[in-house]
Formats: sequence, C-alpha cells, structure tokens
Amino acid sequence: MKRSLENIEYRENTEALAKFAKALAHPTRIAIIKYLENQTCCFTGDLVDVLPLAQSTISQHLKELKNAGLIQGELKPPRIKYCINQENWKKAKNLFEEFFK
Amino acid sequence: MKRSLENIEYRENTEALAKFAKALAHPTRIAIIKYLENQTCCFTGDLVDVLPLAQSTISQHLKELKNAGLIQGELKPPRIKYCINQENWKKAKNLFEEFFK
DNA sequence: ATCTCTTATCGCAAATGTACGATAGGTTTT
DNA sequence: AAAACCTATCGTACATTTGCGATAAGAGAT
Repeated sequence: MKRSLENIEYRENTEALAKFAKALAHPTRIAIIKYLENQTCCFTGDLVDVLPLAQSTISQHLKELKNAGLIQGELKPPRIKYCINQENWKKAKNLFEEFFK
Repeated sequence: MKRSLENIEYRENTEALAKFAKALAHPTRIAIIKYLENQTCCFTGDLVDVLPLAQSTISQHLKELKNAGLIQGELKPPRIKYCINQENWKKAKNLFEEFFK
C-alpha cells in the first residue's frame, strides 16, 4: 500500500474471515494444522523433523498461526506444546461455512 | 524467500487449499465475492462504485480471484460480466469443509 | 474515422511475507 | 557452575502484495 485510505469499512465478519484466510494462505501452515489435527498436539521440534525448513522459519509460521488465534502454545519446559485453539477454530469454521453458504 | 528449497512436497490438496485461502486473504476480495453472491454477477464498474478503491486496484483484485479460479469474466462489450466460477467454488468449498473436518 | 465508454495493464512506491543463519533466553541435566 | 537442549527473536535478503495514476486496448456510438 502506498497512500491507502486506511480505514475502509467492511461488512460484518469480512475482516475476520480475511484474517483467518491469510493465516491459511501458505502450504506450510496448512501442513502444520493438518499435522496438529492428527497428533492433537505437538512440539516445535516435531515439525522441524517433518518439514524441510529451518527451525526459525517454522517458528515464524507458528507465530503467525498463533497471532491469528488458530493455535495456542503451552509451556512444557524445556519445550512448547502447540495445540489447535478449539474456540477460534470453531469461529473460523463457522465463518468459512457461512461464506460458502 | 531467499534461497528456498524450491520443491517442497506437500500432502494432497495442501497447495490447492493454500491457493484458495490466499485468494481470500484480503478483505476487499472477500467483499467482492460477497457482492457477487448477492448479485449473481456484476460488472467491474459496479464494484468501483461500491468500494472506496481505485479502478486499477479493483481490477487487480479481480485478476487474482480469476487466477485462483474463484470467479470468471465474460465479455459483454463494452463491459465484462464477472460471476462466481461454480465448479471451482465447489472445489474450494469442499476443500475447506474437509479441512475443518 | 473519431469519440466515448469500460476495463486491463504498466510503472512506480511502500508494505508485507518468506526464508535463512546467528544469537539470545529459558529449563533441565550433568 | 557448566553443558546441553529447545525455541523465540534478530538481522538480513529477496519476493510478493497492495495501492495509485497514467496509459493502452477493445467495442459501440456518433
């Protein structure tokens, strides 16, 4: 954006849906979620073993998913256990369902 | 990306889902789709009237939705009629449905 | 042929995204 | 206290996205 209008008013839930879509807009993040769905939860290191990406890169993707609210991290020293945030997952599910009618 | 591994192998449909998600990863594009759902079809100019963005910007968003396969344009000179691409729309719907279990 | 209308595309600028290696910060183990 | 382990964050490089105005390209009307 160069000189955007900054505050465009979108209809109900439009921004929320776009935000969730953005979090899912990368195959690595889809893969992470799919992995989490199968395992229920996992540690960062598990993903580093599975995905052909640097640890820092995976950590960044996890951060984005967390910022979008789709996952949450729980400290299990010395590791961090990541799980799907069920509450927000439901919200996202509902938004997409309604969007696709 | 700097020096990526280029060819990461993702699981079935992972890239397809990410591609659709990416197309929906902007509130303007969500708004366009919602508008199309209500109107069935519309011209570029209709959107220019409705959205507070330059014509060129809207044309670009339409292009992305078209590239993702979610909409299609039909020449109705001197205008272009955009509609949802029902076939791919169903595909996207199914991918998201399965993704959210 | 020229003019008008509509839309795509170009060129640019700024912001954001993606990837990496290196480093820091925390906990447990030795 | 030191070493080992795990993960987040920093700094960097490059690619992509987003936005605009200006221009081109197409068809219909005059």
